[in-house]
Amino acid sequence: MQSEALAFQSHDHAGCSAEALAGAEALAAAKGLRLTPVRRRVLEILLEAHRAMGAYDVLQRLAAEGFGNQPPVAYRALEFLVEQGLAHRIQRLNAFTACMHPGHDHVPAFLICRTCNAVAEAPAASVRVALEAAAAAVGFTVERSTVEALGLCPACTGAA
Amino acid sequence: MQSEALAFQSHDHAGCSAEALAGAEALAAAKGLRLTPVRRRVLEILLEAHRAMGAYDVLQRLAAEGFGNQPPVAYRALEFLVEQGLAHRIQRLNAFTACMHPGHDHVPAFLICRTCNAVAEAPAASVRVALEAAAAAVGFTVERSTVEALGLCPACTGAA
DNA sequence: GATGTAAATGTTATGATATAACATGTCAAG
DNA sequence: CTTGACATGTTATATCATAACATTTACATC
Repeated sequence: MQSEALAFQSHDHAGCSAEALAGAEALAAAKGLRLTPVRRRVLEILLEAHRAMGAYDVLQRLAAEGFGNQPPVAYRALEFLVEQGLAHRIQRLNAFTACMHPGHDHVPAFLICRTCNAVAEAPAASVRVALEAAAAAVGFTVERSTVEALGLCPACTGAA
Repeated sequence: MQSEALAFQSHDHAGCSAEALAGAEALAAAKGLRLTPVRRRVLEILLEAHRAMGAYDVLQRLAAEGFGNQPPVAYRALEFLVEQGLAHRIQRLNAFTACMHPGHDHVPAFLICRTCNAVAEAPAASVRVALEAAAAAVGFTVERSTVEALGLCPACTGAA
């Protein structure tokens, strides 16, 4: 499996895409989900892009391939993928990315480079633990969390 | 000072508002910022509401009081407040809240109740530490972070 | 294989959020 | 009392998102 530490480094996109797609299919089969043509294609588009994409960017790709060209087509597929943990929403960018390791129960923390716009998913179990502790201290029960950091990726840190 | 632990509990709104406003004025004086009528009024509106408000909600209030009634009026004042740390943006809600303790360098973590929509600012230094450690592990430098949790506040947890 | 049903997709329309661009006003320093 | 920087007002438009309904598809059951 692709190391987390390589998130910002060059690597075999085709390989990690194929792996994520296989994971998605395995998950769909296991849970009886319908990974329909639109949904599967949206996931592929996100995986191929390998970066955060807006719903309308995805829609444009879909329309060019003969799928519907109205916003709900993209939003519904994206919503499905996010619900199933196959994609994530990046609040800060109003955008979506494919999940790099579907099926593994994880708490995503996103690192967004403000210079090159790359987005990486970092292991963040410790962040989740800290957040839940802080919430528990005031009696709050965490159900879902959004953790996003804006800053500089290794390459852009070096360039600066 | 208002304890963090009371964030979700009933308390003296007028008191904490006055305190936050005084803090804002002190900060403005110290940094030579211009806390103009619109900016000050927007901060007051957020403090009085004591919850997250959308830019258009704020705008409506402003317009009713004789300020401009076009979106940029609200967005510019909100942007100023957020930049100065006097208010925060809640990404998940596309909304804004007044900062409850301006001037104290802090990393806000927001707890959003999905039932009553209350938003509380929780102490989250430990979350920031965990996030920075996770980022550093992949060579990423964190500049700003967004930490938001969706779940149930104490009151709504009890009611459920 | 016909048929009923639920889910998915397509489509229309609109709502909600946000910003670019430029005009006008304000105020303090020179 | 002008100039320059910044704030505000205004127009217009860009961008993001969803409600509501029509149509199609998948699939279990008869």
